[in-house]
Amino acid sequence: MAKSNNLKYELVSTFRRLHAVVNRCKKLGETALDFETTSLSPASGRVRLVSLRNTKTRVLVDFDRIKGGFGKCARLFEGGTWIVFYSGFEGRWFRAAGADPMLYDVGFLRRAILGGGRFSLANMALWDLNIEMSKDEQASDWGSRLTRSQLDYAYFDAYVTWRLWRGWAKQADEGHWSAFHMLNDMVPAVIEMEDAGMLFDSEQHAKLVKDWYKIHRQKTKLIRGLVPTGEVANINSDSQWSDYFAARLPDTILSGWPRTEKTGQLSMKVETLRRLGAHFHGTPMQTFMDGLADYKKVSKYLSSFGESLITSANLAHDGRIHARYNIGAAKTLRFSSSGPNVQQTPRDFDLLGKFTSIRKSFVAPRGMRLVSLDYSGIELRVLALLSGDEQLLDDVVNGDVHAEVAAVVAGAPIDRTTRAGKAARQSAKGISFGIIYGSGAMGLAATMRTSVDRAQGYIDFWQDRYPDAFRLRYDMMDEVSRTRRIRMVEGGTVYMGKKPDLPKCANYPVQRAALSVMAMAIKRHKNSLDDCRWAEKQKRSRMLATIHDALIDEAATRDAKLLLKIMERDMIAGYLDIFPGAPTERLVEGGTGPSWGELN
DNA sequence: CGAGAACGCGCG
DNA sequence: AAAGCGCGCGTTCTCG
Repeated sequence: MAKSNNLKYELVSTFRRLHAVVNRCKKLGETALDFETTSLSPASGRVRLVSLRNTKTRVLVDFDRIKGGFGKCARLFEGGTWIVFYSGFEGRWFRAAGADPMLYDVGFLRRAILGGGRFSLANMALWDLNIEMSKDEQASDWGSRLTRSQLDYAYFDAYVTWRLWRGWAKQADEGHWSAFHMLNDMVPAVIEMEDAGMLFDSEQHAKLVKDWYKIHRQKTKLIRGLVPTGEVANINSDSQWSDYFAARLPDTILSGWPRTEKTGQLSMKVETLRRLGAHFHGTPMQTFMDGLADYKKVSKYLSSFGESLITSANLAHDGRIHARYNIGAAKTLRFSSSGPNVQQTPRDFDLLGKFTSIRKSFVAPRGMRLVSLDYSGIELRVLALLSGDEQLLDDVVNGDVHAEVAAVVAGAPIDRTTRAGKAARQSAKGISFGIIYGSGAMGLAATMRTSVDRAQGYIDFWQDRYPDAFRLRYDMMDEVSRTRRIRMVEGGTVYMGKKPDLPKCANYPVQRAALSVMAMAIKRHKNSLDDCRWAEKQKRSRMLATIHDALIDEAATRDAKLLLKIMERDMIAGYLDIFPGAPTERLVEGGTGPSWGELN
């Protein structure tokens, strides 16, 4: 790329000049800002360079040449509004230096307008400005004498950030700004959660893992007793198992065996293995297919939730698992979690007759408790509110949607106390989820393992009882046809491409509304905790995690019950922020306890 | 050898 | 035209 005048900048190396520049930025309004640091964390490094860019400012500051460095200057930035990419990074450095300036994350503006995503500054530069950013200097040494190329590189980030901000701000309307602030305002809470992490009981967990290895060995032995490596070389290879079964089983079985989408192999899902294995009832083939299913199950837990979690905890030196919570990562702006993804931590389950709880390994420290609440049935509730469906709202708040639907499926009212009644209700949940996910009769029939006719009957009933809720999807389809976007409850939009897609049109507004409710709750709850701590009460209370419709905190044991009430208040208030005047009965449920697996 | 596709599966 | 949503991550396997 050709060097242009855009890339000329002033190198600032005195406090006096910095002071003047920052003051002018504050007067002008928003200014793009970017750090180059000597390490990734304030605990082990320092801020070397700050680049600044707005309509009138083109500056690169070298803090190694200013007495006291960044630490002495950080508070100068308070009172301004600074545009950054991934504000969690700059925010931590400012906070470590005792400063708390207003940071706006340009990525959030893009997400508010198009609908989520995870991307780097280089991605945005390429997609939105058609600029290729080199990464050559990214990992270079920012601690010693800097080359011209390093200085240019450092300034270029602020230049790109500024252009991106200008571009997106130009097309943002009032609703987009509301979605932007919804995301931006969650940053302090997310920093708190990521820095806190969750204490992990590695000793306790190691016992679980040991049990899993034992089962793993047993099942390997069983499988290898029947199928030696000469026939299937890799026991973990689904495609090799597919070949194995395809060569040995009769067409009557193979014709009914589901195939994978891209390659057409026999699908090796655990559920499929068990279902088809039942066709060989009482034979060695069933023993074998069940054994393979067991093997796959325990392999999953070993590879995803075994030693890797222990390693995560040990890696962090405080024995805690520090997951990341990626704000607005999903198209609907839901969070994602990574490194590890604690949002996918298994619920308690039965492993070959043995009760197993991975969540019990996530514990509160001595003298403390975990505090957690979740919004119950939030998606059906917000669907009712978004669509103004009085019947659905009444059933969700005062009745039992799943029981109503189950009664139709059964042809008579169900008894929730019997095993059959519970199963019927559980199955009916699938119908309502199908509706929320925009399923047609085909998809619902496949999921529920019933006929298309029956599935259509369920959908018809649902539409008949909840007509307004059912119509929402078609209103959204219309909107997409006209605008290629869906306007979400808090004002943001999701770009839907050229073709309206029914399942997405049915689901996105619901998923987004649930996120918006949680976003309000998270912001309120962080403020509540800051207030508590400021008042020297609940000094040890912290936010730890958000699992989509749930929050987890940690508090001293004597504070736990009070914190639970505060959390409840904040979550209800967050819901009312999005749906003023909506009914709040039975909105949240949860409790406190010594671990994530034991909350009462 | 590394990157990416495909598949499967954990969660809400 | 295609039709249950959204994620992250582990493993295998192919491709260059």
